Amino acid sequence: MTKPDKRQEIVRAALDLFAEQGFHGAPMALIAERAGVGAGTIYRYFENRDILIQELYKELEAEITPFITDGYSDQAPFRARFLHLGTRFLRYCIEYPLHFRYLEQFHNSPYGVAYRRDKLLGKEGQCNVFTELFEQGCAQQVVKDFPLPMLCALLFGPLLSVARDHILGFLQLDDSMIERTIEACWDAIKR
Amino acid sequence: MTKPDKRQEIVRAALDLFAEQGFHGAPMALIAERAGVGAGTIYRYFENRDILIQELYKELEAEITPFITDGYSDQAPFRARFLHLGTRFLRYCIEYPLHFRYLEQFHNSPYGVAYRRDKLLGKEGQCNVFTELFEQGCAQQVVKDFPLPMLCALLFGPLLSVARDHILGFLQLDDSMIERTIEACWDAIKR
DNA sequence: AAAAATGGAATGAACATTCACTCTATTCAT
DNA sequence: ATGAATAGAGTGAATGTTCATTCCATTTTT
Repeated sequence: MTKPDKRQEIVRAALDLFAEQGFHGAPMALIAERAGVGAGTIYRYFENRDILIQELYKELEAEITPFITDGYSDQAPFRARFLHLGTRFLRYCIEYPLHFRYLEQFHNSPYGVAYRRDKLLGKEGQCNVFTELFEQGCAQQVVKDFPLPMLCALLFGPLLSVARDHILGFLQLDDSMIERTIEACWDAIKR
Repeated sequence: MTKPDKRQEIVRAALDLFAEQGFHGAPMALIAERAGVGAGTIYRYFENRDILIQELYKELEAEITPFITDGYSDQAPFRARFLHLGTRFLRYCIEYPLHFRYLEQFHNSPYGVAYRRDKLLGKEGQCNVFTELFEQGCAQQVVKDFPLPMLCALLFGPLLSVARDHILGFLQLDDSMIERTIEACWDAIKR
């Protein structure tokens, strides 16, 4: 119960602190304290701060795809699939606000840009459920004739913004509102 | 020619560095060097780093509204006004990439959240061209029945995302693409 | 009793901010 | 008009603080 136990605590503490305070409100000493661990112990599990930050990102990324594709059938009609993925994505953001906030931090940092660039070049892995979906949509001519990043912007732009507002309390997202949000995004991308 | 000269240089250097490197890649010493000024001099014009960051934001904010409302008539039909403002906004982002990157930095930082909260409470100033526009749209029932933050999300979400992609080179925004982008946002909000 | 893991004090680097001093130009006295 | 005095902008080395990271004495596991 020791090996993964401490690592787990460190990851949890780091996630909490980074999400709540941002990367710069979370010194290693604080993470250690929050994890109930000595400062040096972190370095047994993570080579340095940057690597901790990146590992954390990878863990969250690995977690999100299963959540989103739960109950997803790639045989369903395009619109249904779009609504499904969009809804699940937004739900993930508001059900795991700490994860969401962490992901946002990451994306808006130098790490995120570098990461994104790598992704677009060697286009492997990623949220390729969406990539796949949009490419099919283009092929079937059910979505507007836009490059992929544009389609992503039209979906994720609003969703991230709305999730942020919900978490900060500027907006109340209930089931019905979530549904209407995704429908509005659909209006934006449908041909 | 001395008084505003140095201040101007400091502001310019800070904008460049913050936009290019993020708040954390820009120590005061570097800003001073880039401005051709002694490190202490910055403190003659700005009480401290935080205040420099905030003043810079205010300057940019003051600059954007005139740019956006250039050629704008609040008598025009709703759709035309929406397209006008959306287009101008996006143009601003891509014509002044440094300003845009700075504004993004700011919004994604603790400063930004605090600022936003203040704005929503004592709702004065802000991009209230948009606030006004959306409120009229609701009243005239030409836009979907959504709270204001949702309408903002459906417009600014995609625009910011797309501007970012353009600046980072992930996407090429020419005149026609800009127009089509705003039209897609219109599809999202129109009733 | 090794070996591995842990804690946390110690270290050193990076930085924001300060302050004693310099330099310039404006005012004042002659 | 000339030189002395003053004000205050400008400077950057020195200071103090905040961290990430290291190191090793101690504890735990094998």
